[in-house]
Amino acid sequence: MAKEITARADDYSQWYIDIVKKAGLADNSAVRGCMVIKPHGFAIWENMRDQLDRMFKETGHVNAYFPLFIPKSFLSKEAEHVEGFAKECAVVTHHRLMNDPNGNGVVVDPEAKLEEELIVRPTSETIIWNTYRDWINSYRDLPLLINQWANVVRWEMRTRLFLRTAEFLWQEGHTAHATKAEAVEETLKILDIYARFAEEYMAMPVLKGVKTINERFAGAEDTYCIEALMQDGKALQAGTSHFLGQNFAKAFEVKFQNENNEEEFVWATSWGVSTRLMGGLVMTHSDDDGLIIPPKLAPMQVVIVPIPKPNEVIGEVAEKIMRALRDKGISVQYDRDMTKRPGFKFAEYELKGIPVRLGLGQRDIENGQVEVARRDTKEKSSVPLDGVADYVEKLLAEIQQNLYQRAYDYRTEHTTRVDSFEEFNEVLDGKGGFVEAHWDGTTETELQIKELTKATIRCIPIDGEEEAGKCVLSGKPSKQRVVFARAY
RNA sequence: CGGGGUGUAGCGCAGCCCGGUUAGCGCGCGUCGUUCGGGACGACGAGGCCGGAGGUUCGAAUCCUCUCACCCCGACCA
Repeated sequence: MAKEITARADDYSQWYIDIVKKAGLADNSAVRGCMVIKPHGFAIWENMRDQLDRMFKETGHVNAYFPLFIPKSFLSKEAEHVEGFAKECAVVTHHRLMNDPNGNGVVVDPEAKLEEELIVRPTSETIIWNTYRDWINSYRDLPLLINQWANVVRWEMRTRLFLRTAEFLWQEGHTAHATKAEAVEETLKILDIYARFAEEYMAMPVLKGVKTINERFAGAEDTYCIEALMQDGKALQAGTSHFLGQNFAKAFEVKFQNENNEEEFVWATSWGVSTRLMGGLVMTHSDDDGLIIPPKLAPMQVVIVPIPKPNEVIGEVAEKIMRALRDKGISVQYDRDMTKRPGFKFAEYELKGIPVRLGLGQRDIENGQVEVARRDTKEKSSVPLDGVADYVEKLLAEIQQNLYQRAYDYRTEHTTRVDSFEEFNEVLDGKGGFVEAHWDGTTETELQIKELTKATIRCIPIDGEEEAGKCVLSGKPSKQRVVFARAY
């Protein structure tokens, strides 16, 4: 075996790193905390991006681009916002280098100090709202529904490929509305898009919920989220959508005139998902043999491996199959590599997560068949060459569905209702996963539970039923269960 | 940012305690041949300023100091 992957059961963290590196998704870089996203990983991200972008546009959003740098003074205009991000900002202080007078390469030119220091954006609310002030005058300018695809920098102490990097790629939507109701509606509409994207494309079931005061975005009135459950029983916040109230409008004096010629502050939302989703994708589906990519996001959905190696006869049949598949919009490649043996290729494509592999040899051609292997279950079957495109099309859909079902079943098995603190601990230390428990609604209790168990409130489920109960820690009355978990 | 660990060929490691000629092994890589339906085999070969910078010494992968990166555990976070 050329590329050993640590088994999940032995060391889950190492398994994750092995998958990311050996499947060619990303690598560490020369810069601390920053990663290189490699072609295979970037191709998956591009597919995610394209789908989300389409969904945003279908709901009336447009893309724009705002600067990477934010004047330091902007960040401090919204008190909670600056407090949330101040600890992890990269700051630009100078604009020029010079030759070191002592001959040690180049040094920062002390003469080139910036009048006002610039922050590398950790998020763009401030620069965007500073701009919106000029764009919004009348209710006729609203709503303003803008998204940007960008990189941001948050100077993290501890980083993990995709899950938490100092620089990451994301989209951030920033919308402005005339009424509170409309802004809240927008926040929830985006949450639905995120949930639909996660479930339909990533095959990753998610819980929709609201964050507690303690967990919400710095500067938001309410933070909604989608939460996913990874195979090791830990939760992953996969996307957030914030109702920002009038906080940024007030901080940046963004007002509009309503139909009655009265001045009002606008209502805001912001929302984002990042390359962190790549980490979620890996940890939702992959196994000890490598990556598993849901067909709807796979850069290559089908690969044809000639057995034992490419030749003219196999090549002709492969071409026919490829035409038939491409007619159906299925992406397919024929492996023309002469130097590697079939067994090696099989392992390699499994490692990379290609959903379907077709094995095509002399024997198959004589029998008018092709061997079809699916990555999710590793099952193989021979199917007639005639109907192979239809078969593969159905199979891809089935794989997509199966991956979702598998993840959904895992989550169901790892979601536990508990009514005592003993049970709470037992579940967390045992099978892990989501724990549904009553909570008295105070930050104090929430922090105490975190201190005692390392579990946080992932969300207060949006569609949760009302149910009278007692807080799992304090015993005080509670009206609804919330979802706890240890999280990434 | 605290505590622990690891840096030696593309990857995985040995050597380090107890300094001493050309620094080893497995996988991978190159050439040739035989192979080829689940990570082939043989022969030959290429590849290292031993993470970096200082220091100790006649001599440093090995000892000392500093630094950087990564991993694990905490605190912080998408």
